[in-house]
Amino acid sequence: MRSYGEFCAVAKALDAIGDRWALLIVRELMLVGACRYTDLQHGLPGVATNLLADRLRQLEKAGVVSRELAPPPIATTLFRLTPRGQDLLPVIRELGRWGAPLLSEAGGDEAFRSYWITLPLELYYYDPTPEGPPVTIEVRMGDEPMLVEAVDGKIRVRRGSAKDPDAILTGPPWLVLGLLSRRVELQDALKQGVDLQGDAKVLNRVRSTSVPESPSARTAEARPKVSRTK
Amino acid sequence: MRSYGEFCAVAKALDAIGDRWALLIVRELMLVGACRYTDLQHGLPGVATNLLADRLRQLEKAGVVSRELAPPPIATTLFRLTPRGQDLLPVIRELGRWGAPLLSEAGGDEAFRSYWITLPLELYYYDPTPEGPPVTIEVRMGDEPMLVEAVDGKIRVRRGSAKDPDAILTGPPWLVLGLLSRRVELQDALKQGVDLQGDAKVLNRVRSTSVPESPSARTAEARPKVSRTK
DNA sequence: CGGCATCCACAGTGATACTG
DNA sequence: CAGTATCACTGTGGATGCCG
Repeated sequence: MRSYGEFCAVAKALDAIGDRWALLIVRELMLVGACRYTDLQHGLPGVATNLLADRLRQLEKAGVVSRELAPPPIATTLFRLTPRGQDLLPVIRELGRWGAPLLSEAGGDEAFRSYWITLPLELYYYDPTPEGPPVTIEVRMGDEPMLVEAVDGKIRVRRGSAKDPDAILTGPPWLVLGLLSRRVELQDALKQGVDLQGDAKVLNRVRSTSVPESPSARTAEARPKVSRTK
Repeated sequence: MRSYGEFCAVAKALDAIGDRWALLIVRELMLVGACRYTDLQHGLPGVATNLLADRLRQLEKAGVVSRELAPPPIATTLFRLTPRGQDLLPVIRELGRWGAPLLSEAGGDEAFRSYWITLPLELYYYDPTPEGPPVTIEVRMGDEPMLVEAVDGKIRVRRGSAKDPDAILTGPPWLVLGLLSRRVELQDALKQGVDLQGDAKVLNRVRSTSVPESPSARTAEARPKVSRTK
């Protein structure tokens, strides 16, 4: 992409990572860690292969992504974030926080990967009962089961399934997310197609730090501005 | 732009404000407040007028920008951020924080507006001597003078010039910024074309909360990750 | 199979000119 | 002042092919 040619930190950042797909590539590498090319293609449904190759080169030149040739047993190229790339976590976090209210509607035909819920759960959620025993919830939203654990006040998310989870939550992503964020009541969720097996009380071990409202539910009151005494 | 079609908060956010120029329009409205169309053009050097019109419509539809027809004495259309648009402040802040190290080099032919320094100064800087008397520094970097005030522990920035500032700082943007962030020593700055009149000690009233390093100066040590027990 | 490069149709971009 | 209109150009997305 053409540079904005502005001497401004925001413009410079956008020069580096403002291209289409660039920040989503960063998201993937943040969530999955080291990735093969095809792993990235799987996590970025719809990306054209030439574009992915282009962006990876670009991000490499910008010092955000590094490329390494894995040793013999794997024998493939691995892409991973550099430290400078890891520094993009706050950007991803705030973008995700701002975008979260846009997920309140069904999402029907949109692409979804179960591990994407790692982002909101680990960034904005916590366990309000840190003194309680660790609990494990298996979440099934389609492509692969995920394990959500509440332990020591934190929420951890892993891929895989447990042999004996405290609860199993099955349903479409938007309902599961709505339930965990308490935008949707349990009864309503059950009516709309969520299935919950096991102990329903463990859901109380998952709390959001910032309850995202629907974007239209915002009032027009005055809010803090950066500047300008106008 | 085409939607990414992903059920992911980051992707949804980028669907709304990931287009070229969109976030820079938000930056302008955050810094300047209500803007006329031509004010935006002035603050976004190089934007094509049809693109600006397109983006404003888009941002309006996304609930980020509102358009109002100012009453008779002004009789023009004013654009301003909605509350939902103001919520983008953390995104702008983190993008700017990440991009700040990219400003360490000269910047020569790049466009610059003096009021852009409001962003870093008010977001990442503070007055380390809140009990001290208020001080005012007039900063001249080209197009218009700015007033930087340290008072009550905070840095405030306004347009305009003072009749009796404690100091006057004149020079190219990258050197002035380097000086204020302490990436550049006063002596070096003076040698490279900065002029400082008045009391040099007032510069100690401006401190950065996060000292941005040069991006290449980063080590390759391990850093916190979002996730993945790998 | 993994990691691209090439080709093509088309949507988005940028410069300029023009208008109510 | 706040755009719209036009047009050359570039970036994007989809398909396919290549090569170790």
